[in-house]
Amino acid sequence: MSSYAAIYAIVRQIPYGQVATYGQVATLAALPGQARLVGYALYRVAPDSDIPWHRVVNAKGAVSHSSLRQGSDYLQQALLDAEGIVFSANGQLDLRQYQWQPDAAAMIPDDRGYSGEGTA
DNA sequence: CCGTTGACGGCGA
DNA sequence: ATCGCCGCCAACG
Repeated sequence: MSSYAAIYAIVRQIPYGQVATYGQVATLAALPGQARLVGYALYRVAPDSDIPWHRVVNAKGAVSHSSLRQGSDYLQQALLDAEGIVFSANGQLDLRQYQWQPDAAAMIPDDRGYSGEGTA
């Protein structure tokens, strides 16, 4: 079982309308601290893959753009927007609101109390 | 086989 | 709070 297989398995589990950070995926894939590998793995993912690669964003809650991808960041953001995820003016999204929370159902349904744009 | 790069993340200044 | 550097592992040349 390659490390990448574990990464893909995790990404495939990200539910519609939610996102996960590279570090989060790495941790869930039993690869704590290997966020870079997650990004590298997703880079190798084929467009026709069933892996929702667009649901993975960086720790800042923004879509990482690369010269290599050249605009795929725009596509990613569009796909997320199509899932109901709204981006801020600076191109970031609220991780507090959209970040995937595995086992959230098993956790105590604590109120998110989110009201307002926070800081700017 | 060795050196460099890279869809990131955390810490220091 | 923002900018910059180092470190993790795998793939490419």
